[in-house]
Parts: sequence; C-alpha cells; structure tokens
Amino acid sequence: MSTVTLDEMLKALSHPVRRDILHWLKQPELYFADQEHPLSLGVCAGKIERKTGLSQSTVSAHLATLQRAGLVQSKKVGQWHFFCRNDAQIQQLLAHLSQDL
Amino acid sequence: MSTVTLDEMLKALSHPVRRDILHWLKQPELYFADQEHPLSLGVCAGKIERKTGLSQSTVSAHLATLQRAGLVQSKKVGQWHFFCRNDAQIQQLLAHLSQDL
DNA sequence: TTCATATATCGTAATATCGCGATATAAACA
DNA sequence: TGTTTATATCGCGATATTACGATATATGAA
Repeated sequence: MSTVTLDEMLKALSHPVRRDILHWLKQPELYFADQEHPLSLGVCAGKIERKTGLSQSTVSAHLATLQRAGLVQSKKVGQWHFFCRNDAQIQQLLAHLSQDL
Repeated sequence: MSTVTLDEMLKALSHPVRRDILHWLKQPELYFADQEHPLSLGVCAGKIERKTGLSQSTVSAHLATLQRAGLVQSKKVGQWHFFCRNDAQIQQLLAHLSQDL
C-alpha cells in the first residue's frame, strides 16, 4: 500500500459522515432495505444522500473522497451510481495499521 | 471507546507527522538511541522535535493532539516531558476498527 | 426534442488545520 | 536573584476542509 494511499485512507476515515457511510455499506440490507434496485449492485448515491441528511453536492464530495481513497467502489448503471465497500482495500488497511501503527 | 475519542484518534492519525511520531515511539531504541535519559522514561519532546525538523511550537501542538486523542502518554521529569505510546489505547482502536469499520 | 431524474462540478462562505515566531511558564543552575 | 533550558501557549497568515446552492452533464422517458 503506497504511503499516499494510506494518507488518503486515513484522511477519508477522519470524518464521521464518511465513517457512517462505510458502516452503512457494510450491511446495506439493514440500512437500505427500501432500495428499488437490488442491493447486490451496491447502494445508489441518492439513498446515501438522504440517509445522511446533507445536501446532494456535499454527499457527492464525500463519496468521491471515499472512492479516491480506494475505500469504496462504484458502478454506473443507467443514471444511477451504485456504491459498495472495497473490502479488500479496507482489510489491507487494517492489516497495515495492525502491523505498522 | 467513546465516539468522540474515536473521532479524535482518527483525526490524530490523519496527519503524516503524527503517524511518524507514533512509529518512532514504537521502537525508541532505534530512533532515539542518542537520548541522554533512559528510554524507559519515554522520549523527550525536544528529541522528537529535532527528528521532525519542524518548529518547537508545531511539534508541541502535534504531541498535544496525540495526547488528547489518548494515543500517547507523557510524564514530566524535571524540565523534560517524556512521551511514550499508549499501546493499550492503540490496541483498543485497532480492535474497534477491525470490528466496526 | 423536451422534460424529469441522478449525479458531478463550480463558486463561495465558514471553519479547521498547519506552521511559524514570539512570548509565557516552569525547572534547574549559577 | 538572574540565566539557561525545555515546553506550552498565543497570535497570525496560509492552506485545507466542509457544506451549501447553483449549474452542468448524462441518462431515460414522454
């Protein structure tokens, strides 16, 4: 894991809303049960936006931060952007922290 | 672990200099072998300051941030302030992240 | 094509963080 | 007492982050 990415990941984790989003995405069936689209696609940005209560643009920026840090992935299906955790990266981060912190 | 402290800890970890300091304090005999005082006391602030290359006031603020987050502890001996890791807290943080992140 | 929906980007204001020098405080020493 | 050493705190400018509304872009539907 590059130092730049480690820095980006920890900066991304340093905001409570972004941690909330990661937490919700861990069990989408628990937090986004009402999504029309199958949760196997991920959770669409609008759902996350409404759950935070913040503005659309703010949440879009938070999601972009998480994605730049490699902590989430997104796929575009039609007009929707579905987000899911990048658990491999998250596990790598945890392993790295356990080792080096 | 309270949410406030989790937030403080992750914010503290989101700066590379503070992560460096934590890393150095993990093996003080490796990074501060030239300290006049026994390393069992911890590493004194001035040593850390010179290792970072930053100003005294800046490093003092970083150490205060780490301490508020509970990631390091300090003891005052004479005119020196010795810092060491709070490994119990760090382990608790890692456990919490492994569980909830 | 026009309209509605979903998301990203832009511009901006408010706030937080960072780093510095200057100064305050406290301890040790002459 | 005054002086030096070690650290903390203050004040400030520079930069980064956060949040917002407005607008742009893209997709899909009418």
